[in-house]
Amino acid sequence: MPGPHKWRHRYQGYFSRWTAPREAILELLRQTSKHMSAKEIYATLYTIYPGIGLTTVYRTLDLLVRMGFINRFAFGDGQNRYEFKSGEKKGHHHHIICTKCGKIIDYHDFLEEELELVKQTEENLAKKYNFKASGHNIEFYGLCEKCQ
Amino acid sequence: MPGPHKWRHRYQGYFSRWTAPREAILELLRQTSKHMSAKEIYATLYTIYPGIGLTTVYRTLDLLVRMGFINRFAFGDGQNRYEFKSGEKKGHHHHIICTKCGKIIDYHDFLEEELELVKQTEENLAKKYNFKASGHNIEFYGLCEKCQ
DNA sequence: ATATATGCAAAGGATTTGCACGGTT
DNA sequence: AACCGTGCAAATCCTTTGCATATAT
Repeated sequence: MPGPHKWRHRYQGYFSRWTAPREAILELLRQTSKHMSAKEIYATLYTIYPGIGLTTVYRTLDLLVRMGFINRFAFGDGQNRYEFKSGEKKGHHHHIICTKCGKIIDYHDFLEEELELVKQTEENLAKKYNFKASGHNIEFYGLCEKCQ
Repeated sequence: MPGPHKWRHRYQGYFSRWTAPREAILELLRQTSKHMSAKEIYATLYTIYPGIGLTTVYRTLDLLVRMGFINRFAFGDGQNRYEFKSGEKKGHHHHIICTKCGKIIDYHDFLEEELELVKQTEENLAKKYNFKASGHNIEFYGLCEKCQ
């Protein structure tokens, strides 16, 4: 799957140059299954691309969030974590977070009912609160297999 | 509703003295409808109780979370926010967050279906991932009435 | 040539920690 | 007397900002 440079026109206003660091960060997030923090992304890229700056990572992450390529999450460990946002329906998932070891599991199962309800709730919220939902976050906290 | 001092024995191990700052912080959270940050709690209490320290607020909030009296949320504005956890079923709610102005709305409506599904999902997660859920977080992001 | 992106260093903001003091048990 | 809770100051961690340099268009 190509990056934004392939559809430049669609992303006008977000940036004017699709640079190496931007490509590297997006690619890393596209390929990893982890929920990486800015620091972790920086550390990973640094090994193959010394010279990259942490500031650029932060700025690029902001950019990618604004462009809708990635999601930002605050799982409560004091830093933001990022995740590639798949365009495919199958890619959508919710999270389970272990409150002991911090492990995050994506679950893709049982989502049909959940998404049906999400849709319904969004309509309800629109009616009652005149709130226009653009996204949702559903997560479960508890103890993972190992930590019980 | 009384504070922990009324059932001391139930809270052994959490603390040994139920002090004025602790009482004040819990009471404030019990009474407010806002989702206050540590700084906001500190600022509010400071007016009626000068001499209170921000450190104590942080430490007390940790304590109250551990005791299960309050919930901690990271809504993504860079600080944790806290909420009194009502024991009553009616008190349970989910959140809507405006991505523009940051306003947080509690909604108590439409929860029956949501909680039914939550229960079901928790069972599914237990079966499939051997994950023991102790809590959940459901929130919608979007634009509130004013910000559209 | 001009505007944009980058990296470094410094600043900012939230939270945690070290420590001495003061009040309870 | 021993312990626990508190407040202050300092330290820490994550993130943002200012600015000079480098790069793409």
